Amino acid sequence: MSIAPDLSDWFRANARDLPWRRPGFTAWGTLVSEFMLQQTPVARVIPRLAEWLERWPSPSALAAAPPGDAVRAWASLGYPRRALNLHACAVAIAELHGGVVPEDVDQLLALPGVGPYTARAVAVFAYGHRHPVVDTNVRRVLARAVDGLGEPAPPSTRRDLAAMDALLPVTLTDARVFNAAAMELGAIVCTARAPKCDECPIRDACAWRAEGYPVYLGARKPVQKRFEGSDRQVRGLILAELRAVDVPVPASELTAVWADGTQRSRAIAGLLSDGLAVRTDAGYALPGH
DNA sequence: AACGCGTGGTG
DNA sequence: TCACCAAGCGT
Repeated sequence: MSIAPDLSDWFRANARDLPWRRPGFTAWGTLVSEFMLQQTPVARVIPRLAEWLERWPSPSALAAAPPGDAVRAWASLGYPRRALNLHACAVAIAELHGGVVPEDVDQLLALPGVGPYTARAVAVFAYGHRHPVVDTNVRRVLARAVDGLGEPAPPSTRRDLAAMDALLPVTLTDARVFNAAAMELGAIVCTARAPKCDECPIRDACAWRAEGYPVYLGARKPVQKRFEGSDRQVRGLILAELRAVDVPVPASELTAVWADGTQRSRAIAGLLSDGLAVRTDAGYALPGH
């Protein structure tokens, strides 16, 4: 009953051909892709990633651009703070690391918008270091295969990293493949809804299967708050307005995108506070240099 | 630790 | 249709 060898063999035979798995893909490309993949599906990332790397092929190239250009190029990937953080990363890498993406996990963690997942993903996939990489897919795979639970407990970085570390093969190459394999299994076989257990390469070792696929019984919180009418929706609408034009947008024009003044003001204040927008004499705009 | 933060595809 | 979901992070 093994997990790592079978899963890794399956991955070597079945891995999707994704841009960040191409030979010669740069560490900068890996960092950009990981930022874009934070809560955004692969299919939506791929075209934006290609555009981004053609325009800004290095951290220094992005660092030289105004942050507003990054926010605009982020387009509809969602959570535009990531664009701002990625730009800030580029500046930090240019100024503190000689324009080279650092490979040390602690140095990566010190970069804005880089957390436990992204730091290890870059260290492992771009540089071949040996660390456990745990994302939402891996948490689900381990919950099922190891713990026999239909869905994972609430995330705990410390516990989750320890659980993956316990399964990690010894050699650099095997560890990297296993990390990628666990993510891939969660993404295309051991999915959140309707997992394809019949096609699973580790079904014979799966604790969840062995126990008859028990369903989770506890109460569940809503995955997300309602989007319609939310501050998130209003922020998104206002930012779309700022992205669409090259000149400051007068406050009077923003009344057209959301009528409720209280909520509109709150959204604008939030955008200003996050640095996603700035106030000028002529109105609101994306941040410049 | 729980919550806020976008956007669009899908069963 | 409409909840649910998608390679998280910062606070």
